Amino acid sequence: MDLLEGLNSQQRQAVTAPLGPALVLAGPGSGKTRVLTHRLAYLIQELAIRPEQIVALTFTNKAAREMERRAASLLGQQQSQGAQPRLGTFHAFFARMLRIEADRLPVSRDFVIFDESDQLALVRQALKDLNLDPKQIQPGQVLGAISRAKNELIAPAALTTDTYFTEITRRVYERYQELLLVNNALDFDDLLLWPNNLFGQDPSLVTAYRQRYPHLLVDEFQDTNTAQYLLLRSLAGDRPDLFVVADPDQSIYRWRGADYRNVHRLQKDYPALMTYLLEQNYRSTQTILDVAMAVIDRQPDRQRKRLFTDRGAGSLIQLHESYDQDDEAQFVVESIAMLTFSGEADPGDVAVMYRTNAQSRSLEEAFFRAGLPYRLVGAQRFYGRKEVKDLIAYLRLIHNPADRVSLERVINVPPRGIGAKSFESLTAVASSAGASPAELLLRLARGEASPDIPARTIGALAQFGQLFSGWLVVKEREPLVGLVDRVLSDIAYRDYLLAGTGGEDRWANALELRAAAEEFGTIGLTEFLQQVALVSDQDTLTETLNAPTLLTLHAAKGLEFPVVFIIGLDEGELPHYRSQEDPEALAEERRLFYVGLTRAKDKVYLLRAFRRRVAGTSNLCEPSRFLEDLPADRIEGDLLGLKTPEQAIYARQTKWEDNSPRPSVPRYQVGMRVHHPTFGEGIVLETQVDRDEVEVTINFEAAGVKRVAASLANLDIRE
DNA sequence: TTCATGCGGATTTTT
DNA sequence: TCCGCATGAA
Repeated sequence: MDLLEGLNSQQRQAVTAPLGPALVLAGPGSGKTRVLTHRLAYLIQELAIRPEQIVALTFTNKAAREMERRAASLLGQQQSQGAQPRLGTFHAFFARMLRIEADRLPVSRDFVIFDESDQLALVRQALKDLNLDPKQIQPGQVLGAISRAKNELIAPAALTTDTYFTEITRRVYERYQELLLVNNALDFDDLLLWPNNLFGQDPSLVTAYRQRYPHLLVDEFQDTNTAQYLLLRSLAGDRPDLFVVADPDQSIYRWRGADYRNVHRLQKDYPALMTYLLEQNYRSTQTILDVAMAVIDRQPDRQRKRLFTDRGAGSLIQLHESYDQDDEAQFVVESIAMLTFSGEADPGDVAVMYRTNAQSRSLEEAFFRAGLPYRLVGAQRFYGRKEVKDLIAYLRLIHNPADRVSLERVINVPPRGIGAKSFESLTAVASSAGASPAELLLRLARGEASPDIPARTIGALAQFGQLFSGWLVVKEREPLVGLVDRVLSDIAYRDYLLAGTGGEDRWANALELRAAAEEFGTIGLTEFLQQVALVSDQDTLTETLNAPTLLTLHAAKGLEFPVVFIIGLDEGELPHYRSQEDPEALAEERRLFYVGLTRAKDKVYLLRAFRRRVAGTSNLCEPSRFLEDLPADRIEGDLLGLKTPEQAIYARQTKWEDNSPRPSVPRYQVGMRVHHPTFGEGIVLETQVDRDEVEVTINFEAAGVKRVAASLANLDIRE
């Protein structure tokens, strides 16, 4: 069976497990996703199960894409014509289900999916409706609480209300749900909540889905939340064929309601569950694994794993302390330059990871200064940009005229004399007439009178209504791009954007969205908007560019790189200060660090800075507590002594601030053994950083003491 | 209604 | 630091 070729015996066992509930527990780099997709292929090719009876789900788009890629290459061409297994995220799968079962929902089939900013707008609206002051109650906080409740399938009425805040939350939650329906919208959490509700209401629906998809696979199972777990259990029933892959140590989405204890829950719910372990690591050197284990073993209440590899010890972990974040970024860029000059790594082999997106900034600047390219994952999301969101809001409004949030967003962009007050009277008159604001707009466009609206306002509204009714016609007749073009020209968007700051870029973004619409061809607006809502651009890694990748630790999960830099190993950064009071949150920060470490194949650089700008002001910061857990014999580098009473701070201050010039960046450390193409082997005596050149003084065995420019010399480091 | 200016405030991670 | 937001003037 060539399907099993190249798999070790543990992996084979898992792939060929008998039908029934199965759990694969594995560490990083052990081939989890590989095993999952092989299992998928095994079901189809060996057990002759019909592909369309199989569902494979994950939490993130990135994981879904990876699964798709692997499955496609395993199943090959012969499958591409016929029925396909359903692969994708929970959200995408159940959004589809909700469209199909829309007649059971309080929204129509055309419902739109509200993202976080839409959600916040609704919470603000709800607060207003309830006469609550959004300055005293943070909308974001309330939204978080609502979201948590929804992920636990708790209805507003069932919410415990023991404090003022929870009482407020309950009332806002109630109103918020109503507002969603008014807008004919669902939020992310609804995409899981409603399927659960539907299953609960109608057992025959559950049966139907069970029969339709008798074979379930789940990747990254430790990231499922309660809503997802319960959906899974509904689909699986009592005697499921359920194949689940998990690593509790890599659970990093607790804040989204993910609960790695679902692994225990699964064991309890399915006593027949077969458990398989994957213990061998194929990715990292033993040094990296040892360090990663040392970090994660500090976690209480977990089953220890012994990660091993046959890749050998490899090089030590590089630890470096910089003066500040700019220095840190500079060190990263210079180290990468050195790695590539020496031929040790390709630029594309390198990843730089950080806790928060904001940290990418100093890195980007450093790369820019050095004139080096980089790939940035996520950060300012394309679909999060204002001009793109505005354009999407137009499309959403045309698609779903009930969407008030979108209407409010676009009705005066570009400015057309319809301000907050006009909008208010529009909605007020509409609701007293029992119509939606959009309907009223259309009536005004047809010239209907409306005595409660000032004449001047009516003119502006009617004009917009005429545009709007035109779009509704275009929507029916033309492909998506046609509609986009029509909107763009009707609202003179180009002129509007170009008149503002950064207009060129923003117009370019608008055109990019247009291009995305064009790619969708004749497929409808519904799918396009759903795609836009559910697929972030976190996973749009341009594979073609051979340049270092900059990404958050979260975005790094599931990826691997020969060389990994983790920056910002400081208290407040990693662990993030928002996690400091809560032991569970702190535990997750530790896992995040663990995930970062285990992305590396060969080499890890850990960086911290003595001083860091937080919200404008520059603060001294403490080294991350995680650094204390690193085994000393696996580390090399120059941290200036950890434990920090004033003395240590003083020591650092004098080291960094009294000794100008700034600390040099020792890429070639004294005593290091290097190889030069013409001079042969030698020992580094000294390294010096000039403005844009690194000079290394080397005592060569054959040629004596020489001074060479690191960038030109093509030095090789010898162990 | 819009534009400008100032203020304060607040900072995670993703579907 | 920067951003969004509110407030005030044309």
